[in-house]
Amino acid sequence: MSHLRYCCFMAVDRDHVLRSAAALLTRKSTATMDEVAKAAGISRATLHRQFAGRDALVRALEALGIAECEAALEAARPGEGPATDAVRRLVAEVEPHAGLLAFLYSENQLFEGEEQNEGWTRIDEAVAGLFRRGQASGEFRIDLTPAWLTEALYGLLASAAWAVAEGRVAPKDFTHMIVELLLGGVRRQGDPARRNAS
Amino acid sequence: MSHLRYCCFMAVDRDHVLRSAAALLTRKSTATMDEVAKAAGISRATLHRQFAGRDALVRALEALGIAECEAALEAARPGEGPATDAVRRLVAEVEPHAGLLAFLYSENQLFEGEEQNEGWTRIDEAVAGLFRRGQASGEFRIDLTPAWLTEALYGLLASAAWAVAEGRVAPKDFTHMIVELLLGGVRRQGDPARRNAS
DNA sequence: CTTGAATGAGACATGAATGTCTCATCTGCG
DNA sequence: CGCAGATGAGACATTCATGTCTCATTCAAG
Repeated sequence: MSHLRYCCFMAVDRDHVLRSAAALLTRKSTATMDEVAKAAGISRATLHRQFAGRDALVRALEALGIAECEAALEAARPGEGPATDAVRRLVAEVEPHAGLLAFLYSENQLFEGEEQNEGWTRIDEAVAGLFRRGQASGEFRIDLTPAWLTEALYGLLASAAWAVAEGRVAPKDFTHMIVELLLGGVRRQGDPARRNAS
Repeated sequence: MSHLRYCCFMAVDRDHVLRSAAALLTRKSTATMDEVAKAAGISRATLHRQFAGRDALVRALEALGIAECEAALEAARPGEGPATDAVRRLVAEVEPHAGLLAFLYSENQLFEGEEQNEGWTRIDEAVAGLFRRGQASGEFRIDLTPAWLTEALYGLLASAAWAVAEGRVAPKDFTHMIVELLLGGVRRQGDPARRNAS
């Protein structure tokens, strides 16, 4: 049946369009449907046939980002071993998708009143749970809330994706920069003599 | 002369409009000129008389943000005492303007090709210089570049301003959260037994 | 070859935000 | 009072992205 082939074809094509759009919107978040279509190598008409409108496209990108986040989360095995290592694995897994996530992160700011996709809520809770586990095991300090640590991780991911895109930092340092700063902070450790009064 | 009074009057009014716009755009970055005018308690016509257009308004807000950043930087005395304390002072000084800065931060992403205001460059260099000083004095680790630390600070400021605006974290913790995470990281310190192989 | 489906190109209408304009009103000052 | 400047309200044109539509073309299957 040509009908079956049709479905398969559409699926891969849709995925290709989605990834092209992600790559473009990562660089230019205000790109028009024309530009998105051109970047994907299709016409605007075809783009509209696959995604009802810009809104639908962004929603699909959001779903893609959520799926990639959840896949990264699963691959990182956040419940296994030291929380410190789990955080390292998580950032390493997320790194390839940081651009898209940065776009979605800033896009979320614009959603004003609307309630956010529940997928993010699940991811938030999983990440916060990882931090909470680290606190419970004594690996992590307990004076910073898991909610804040989760937000901070997102912010660092977005900042790093950004800084890399603008050429301010080297792409190869991505994971190391984020993980080291998040885990260890700026202060040099193992040198307690320098801690002045708070 | 009424002309003199005119100048003064315009100046304070302009400042009021600017601050209203900053407060509104901090919450809703896509607010229209109508909304900005309404928020400032003036008509759209008057708003247009003071700022040639939305672009001019954003530029003026950028100039305001730069001025506030430079004032904060000066007040923090980044060259005095331990770099650690200087970072604390800097974040504390910047805190009141974090909302505006977060707006400008995300707005900058949209500027695509245009070169950014040189004011930001100066501020970037001053902040990076502070981190560099901390590295030189041995307070800060040297495996993270000053450029990245600067970006990370901006990202954490924006994330925190955001998280506070959405009610995910308490406003009173703002400075503490950022400073502690940036300086000390998530990992609990003074407990070297837990450092596994990298 | 013929047919059907998908596509590309482009016209067209729509809606939103912007920028410009005019005019009535208000206010302070001479 | 009379005037000048500033303001508010609103009409108006413009621009731009979007969404919808039609039509010719291409391509693969029968």
